[in-house]
Amino acid sequence: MKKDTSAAKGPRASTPRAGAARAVTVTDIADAIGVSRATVSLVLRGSPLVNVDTRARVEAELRRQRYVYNRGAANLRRRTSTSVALVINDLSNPFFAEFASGVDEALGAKGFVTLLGSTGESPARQQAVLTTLMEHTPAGLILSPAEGSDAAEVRQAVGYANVLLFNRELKGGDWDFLTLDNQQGAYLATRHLVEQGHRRIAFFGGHAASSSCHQRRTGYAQALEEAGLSVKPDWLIESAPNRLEAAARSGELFAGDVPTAAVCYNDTVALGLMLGLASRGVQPGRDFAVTGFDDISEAAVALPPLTTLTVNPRERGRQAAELLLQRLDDPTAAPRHTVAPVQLRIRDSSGPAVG
Amino acid sequence: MKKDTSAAKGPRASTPRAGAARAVTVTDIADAIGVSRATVSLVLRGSPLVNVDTRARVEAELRRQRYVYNRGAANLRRRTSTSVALVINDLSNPFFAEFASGVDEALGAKGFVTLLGSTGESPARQQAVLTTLMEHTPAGLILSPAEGSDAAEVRQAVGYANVLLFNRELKGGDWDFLTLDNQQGAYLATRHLVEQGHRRIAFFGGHAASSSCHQRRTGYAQALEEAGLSVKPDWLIESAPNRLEAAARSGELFAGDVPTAAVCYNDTVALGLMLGLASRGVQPGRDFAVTGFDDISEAAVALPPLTTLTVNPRERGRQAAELLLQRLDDPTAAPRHTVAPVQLRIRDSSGPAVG
DNA sequence: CTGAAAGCGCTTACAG
DNA sequence: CTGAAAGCGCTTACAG
Repeated sequence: MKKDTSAAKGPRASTPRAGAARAVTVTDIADAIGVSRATVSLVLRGSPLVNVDTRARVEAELRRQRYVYNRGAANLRRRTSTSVALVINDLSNPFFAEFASGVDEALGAKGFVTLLGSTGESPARQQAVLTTLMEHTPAGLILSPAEGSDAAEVRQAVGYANVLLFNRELKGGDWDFLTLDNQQGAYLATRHLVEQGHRRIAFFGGHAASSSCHQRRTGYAQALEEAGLSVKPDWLIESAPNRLEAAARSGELFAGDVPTAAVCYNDTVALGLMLGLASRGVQPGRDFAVTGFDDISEAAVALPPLTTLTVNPRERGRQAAELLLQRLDDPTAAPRHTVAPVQLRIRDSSGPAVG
Repeated sequence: MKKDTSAAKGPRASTPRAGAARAVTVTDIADAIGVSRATVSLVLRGSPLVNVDTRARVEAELRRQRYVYNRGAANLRRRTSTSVALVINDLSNPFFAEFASGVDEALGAKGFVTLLGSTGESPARQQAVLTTLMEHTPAGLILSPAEGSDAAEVRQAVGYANVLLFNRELKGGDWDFLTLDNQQGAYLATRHLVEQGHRRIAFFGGHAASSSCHQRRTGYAQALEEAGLSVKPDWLIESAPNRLEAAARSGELFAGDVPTAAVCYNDTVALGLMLGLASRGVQPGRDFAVTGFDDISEAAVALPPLTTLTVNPRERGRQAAELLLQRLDDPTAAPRHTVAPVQLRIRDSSGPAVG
């Protein structure tokens, strides 16, 4: 795809409201009370240099004329930025919505504004969104990459901007990265099932090629090994992370050596599996134990309620914002990987082994 | 609260990445190939005035130097804006997250960037967020107001900006407004229950003082009247829109003249009611019919699945963006109220009347 | 303590 | 078709 350098085609711009008065500027304030624009600017920026009396007069005039600061102009002159771009692969997923909300909260507390972009898991849209957002000169970028993102393409769009990746790593990018502790999470879930007396435990769902699935399987294998159990290839079952396919593939658990429990890739898969189990007369939580990952809101109200791993996406959002701000303070530091803790939340779906 | 006119205290700004090269500008391009900045600008803006050959040379140089357009500077000079502020009362609510995602999608398609602000239902935070966002000179604002917002305060923060309100009206504001068809939705749900043979139908949940609850009760009353049934005060039961309180108040349905069905204020309330019913041995969908409002994702997987009203929040987001853009094109037009359609989605919770 | 001047990166009449 | 000049709203040395 040829890079589009034309600024004319895409964006529509909007002129100021027709009827509305022209915005009031520092010049208006300065002229009104007979000081220079410099003085007004110093007052705006809270400089101690200006006479307390002059300051009072300026402040009164600012209020009188309902002055609103043009941060864009100030940023241009100062060569600074007070915005951060936040690009999310799927904002309609409650997990990422919570995350975004945490990012915005933490950023706002520091006086930054969030430039939002959502990509709907499309690398092409992501490319377009990144390009547009970069034209607004954000101080940095928090990116939860769309599935199938290419590091080189992203680099092309973001240049040398300060970037923090969330959730999906893009190797070769050399960017900061915040991820959940996938391995530990799956380890905790598996160990819990072992403690419930299960010995025949499958890992169900996810694509083995994805890094998060790989990490979760590693944690699963680790817990089995610690318990003196071995990983059976028959018990590694792949499935796209949606309910329908998970339900459809649940039969594969009963093809050979039948397990008594399954650690699922995530909650959606676990919910689908529970559906599949129920449809063949196997009652989840009683006849077969199931665990998930994410603690989506449906997990608590499923029947039975789903044992899963809580990741606190809002807190992850705040953390992502913090990490990016640290990066802004020290742009030359080596890229950092941060692993966020996860917590096992035990509910009824992981009942004890029977029989 | 005194208005803070100081620009210094709050925001931290960020200087460009230390190690990184200074951003390349039109001047760099112009100098490199010996044309004026004006010519480069004309190329960038796609002007037909420039010689095809000159254009080619400029474009090649833009690519070579990896030029990125500074839209902020251009907007300053042209006195235009390519951003829209989106302020959401509760981004962690999937309904609003979907809405935001629809807004961003539609805005992005028109070349606008979304300035996000989330207020967590706090009018005070909303005030701060609005003030900050306005300093970034958005072309307009889409606001889903926090509960308890005051029109005068909002006006104070947004001045004469182009505003579209979503979901909650702020009377006295004189702004465009997009709302769901609450009345029609409740009407459809109630009529459906009547068609199922119910004659004793309660309206359960919500605060009577809220406009959305009032509108839904009106639709409910309308359907009853059409069916020759009357509204009984005993059957108007208030409850905060959360599951816990709804479950707790479900007993009130059985205090006097016991109904056989309830139109609920929303899905959350309906889910809580179903819990309350089950706990007293009344099976929802069989012994007692229930309907909700919103079609949150849990509605489809509840037991029994919940009959409700689909509002398609993503489509509402797109619509909100469209409406705001229309407003930008004609800032002096009279304020418009737009009512978005809702659709009845029949599931098992609204079973036929028995006995 | 205050003002005049230059400049951030861009655009737009206006000449030529 | 191209360039010189002015200017968007702000800030920052530099004089005084």
